Amino acid sequence: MSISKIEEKKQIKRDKLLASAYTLFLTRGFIDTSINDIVDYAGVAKGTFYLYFKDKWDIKDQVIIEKSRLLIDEAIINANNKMIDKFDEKIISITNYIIDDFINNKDLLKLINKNLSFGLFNKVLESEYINIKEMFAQELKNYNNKIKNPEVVLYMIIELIGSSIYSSIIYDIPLSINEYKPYLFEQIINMIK
Amino acid sequence: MSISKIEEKKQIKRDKLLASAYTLFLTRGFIDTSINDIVDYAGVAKGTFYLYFKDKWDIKDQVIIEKSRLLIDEAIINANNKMIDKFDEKIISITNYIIDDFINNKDLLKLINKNLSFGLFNKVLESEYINIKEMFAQELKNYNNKIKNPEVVLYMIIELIGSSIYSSIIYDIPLSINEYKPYLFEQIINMIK
Amino acid sequence: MSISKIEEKKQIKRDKLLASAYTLFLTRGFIDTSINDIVDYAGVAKGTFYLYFKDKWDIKDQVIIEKSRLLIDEAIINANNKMIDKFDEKIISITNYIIDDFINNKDLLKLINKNLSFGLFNKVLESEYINIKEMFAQELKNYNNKIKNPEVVLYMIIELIGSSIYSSIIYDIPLSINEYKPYLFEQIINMIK
Amino acid sequence: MSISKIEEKKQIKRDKLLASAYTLFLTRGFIDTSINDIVDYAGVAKGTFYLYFKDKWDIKDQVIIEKSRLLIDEAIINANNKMIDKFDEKIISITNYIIDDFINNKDLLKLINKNLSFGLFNKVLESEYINIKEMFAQELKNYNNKIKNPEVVLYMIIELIGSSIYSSIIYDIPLSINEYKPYLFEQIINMIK
DNA sequence: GATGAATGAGTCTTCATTCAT
DNA sequence: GATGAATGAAGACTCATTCAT
Repeated sequence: MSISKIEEKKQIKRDKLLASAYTLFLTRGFIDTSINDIVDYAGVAKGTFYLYFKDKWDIKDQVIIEKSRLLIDEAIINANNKMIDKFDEKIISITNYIIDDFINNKDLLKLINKNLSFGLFNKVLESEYINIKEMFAQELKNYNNKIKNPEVVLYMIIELIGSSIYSSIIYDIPLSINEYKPYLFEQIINMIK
Repeated sequence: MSISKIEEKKQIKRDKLLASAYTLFLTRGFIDTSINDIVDYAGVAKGTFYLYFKDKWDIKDQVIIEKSRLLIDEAIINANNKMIDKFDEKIISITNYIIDDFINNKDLLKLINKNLSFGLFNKVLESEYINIKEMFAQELKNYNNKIKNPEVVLYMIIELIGSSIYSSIIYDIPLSINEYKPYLFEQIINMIK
Repeated sequence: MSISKIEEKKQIKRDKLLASAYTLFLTRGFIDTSINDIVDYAGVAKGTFYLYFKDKWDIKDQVIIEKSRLLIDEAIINANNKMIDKFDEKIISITNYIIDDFINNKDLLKLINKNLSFGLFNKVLESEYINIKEMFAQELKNYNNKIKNPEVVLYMIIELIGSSIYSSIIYDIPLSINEYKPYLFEQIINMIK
Repeated sequence: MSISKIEEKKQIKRDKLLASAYTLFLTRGFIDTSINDIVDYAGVAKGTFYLYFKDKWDIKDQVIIEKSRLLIDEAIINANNKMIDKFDEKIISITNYIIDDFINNKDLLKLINKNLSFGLFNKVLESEYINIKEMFAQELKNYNNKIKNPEVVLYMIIELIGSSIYSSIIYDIPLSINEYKPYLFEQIINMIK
């Protein structure tokens, strides 16, 4: 077997484990998923897990990074495809895309919400293909050059979205997500003005 | 011993366990604190724990509710004592008080940040002595009667504070807490205008 | 309060505990009933239990003795009331009465079957009002004076009934109880011939 | 190590646990034997127990099935070796063999007596090498073709033996086992006539 | 006699991790 | 690289019993 074939086989095992962990974390939750469950579901031996991941927390981080990046990339690509030029509209479009995705996948929202630490989130933003922070800073400058610190603005936007949509989507608190959206969007626009 | 004496003794036992759990959760973290640790530290028998609490999660919730209420009440009382009349200044004062408390007690911040669910937080706001939500709504109305939905505004303020000060205090991200404060306060003022 | 009144009150407490234990043993089973359950159900304090019974096994024995005696006494009285004169018919009548009772109260059958040790059973036969062993020996002698050892015959009859009706009533093994009865009765008649 | 070697090793571990449980159940009784005791005595780790058995009840059932089968098989083989041709004599021989074994191993008798439920007993009769029920039915037919329901007869014989020898061997009630044997054998002969 | 808070030994069970094959 | 049997520390929880009131 050629070296690349072996590498490929390894990648397949790793992906199997990631996919297995993803499914189980969503359906049973992180705490109630054991490494045993993950390897059983993936159809590999228990020892194999430790060839690819350090422990349960390690694979959880990998799962979240992968899924979050995917989601954000999709949201950006979608905005680009729609040829939205104005920065404020673009931000709202991206936010809206992400919210709608979470509405349809509440388990993912729960998983991310409970486990997305800061260090992790920065890794997410350092996506392979798009440097989100830089892009945001650049576009915000073009849109409103009075803003001194675009990083802080991005940070506050992300925090406000990240923390407030959770209970809106899951508990309809303070309002249902569709009622809440206008308030949220208004506030975001406010932040970049 | 009279009944009230017995009740008093029971209360003392309960408080001992709460204080013990509080200390250990802050120093070792929730996961690494066992019920064994809690009862040892409190100097009571293991069975006694189950007389007062259902399990580790139960006592954690009680600890967080108690400490959070205490902190918010203190912040409000402090603002009242300083005879701050203007609503916007009062809000900033309260926020500032809470932030300063967390700066000095980062372990509490970590504990609360990781564990303050929404259901729990609502219990905190239903403090025995002060109905925070109503008070806020009333004062906001007097301050700015154009705002339609004071509850949503309170919610957004709490979410923005709650989620963003954590990484600022703990990681200096996006800025150190003292550098971040002006941005945060400006945004809060913005929200009630 | 007069002494007899006090005695009466004590008896009431004891009876409450017995009745409570009886109900719980039948519904939840012996192992899954704790002393806590018994005193809660009886509405008395935990310490009170130990004023009347040594432990869970003690009260279980008392429950079984009481209920078994009651059942046997009823069966005998019923046979007497029906003026059955022939000894073999009387034995069958009594057996039949007991079986029918168990058919209607399978939980009691289960409890007794699992817990009726020999020592216990002898206490049951020494009922306050009727000395069953003596009575049986006397009547068997009149019926068939060739039998040397009536005690052994009684013993074998009781063992055969006691062990075989259980699985017939509960599992229909080897036959349903109504199909099994003729075989059983035939065998009993055989034993006293 | 080849697969069969591994399987063999697993079998040895299982057997160790079974033997350990057997010894401890006999000497201390089932209730007073903890899983801790079993694994300590077997010299394996606690987790290993759960690799082979669900819980204490599971291993108890396995122990009883194994030992009962062994005993019955031995009794039958012994009868066959002695070239006993007449069916009635064969039954008595088998019964006698089993009784004598129990006389020498009263702890086993106690264990089996307390725990041999019906479901379990049927598993015992479905021994790997000898189908006891069929064999009995066949031989009984040859011996006495007037009997309609050989299964019921076998059932009654087993029940009578199983329940009555216990108190005879353990308590000499109603007679010592040697005095009781003639009565019992007579009755068994009666049942197949 | 009655109470019920307090006890703490004892038990089961899980599960991450290792390592010989 | 892959396997999965074995490990054993760690933890949650129960419950019979006591005893001060």
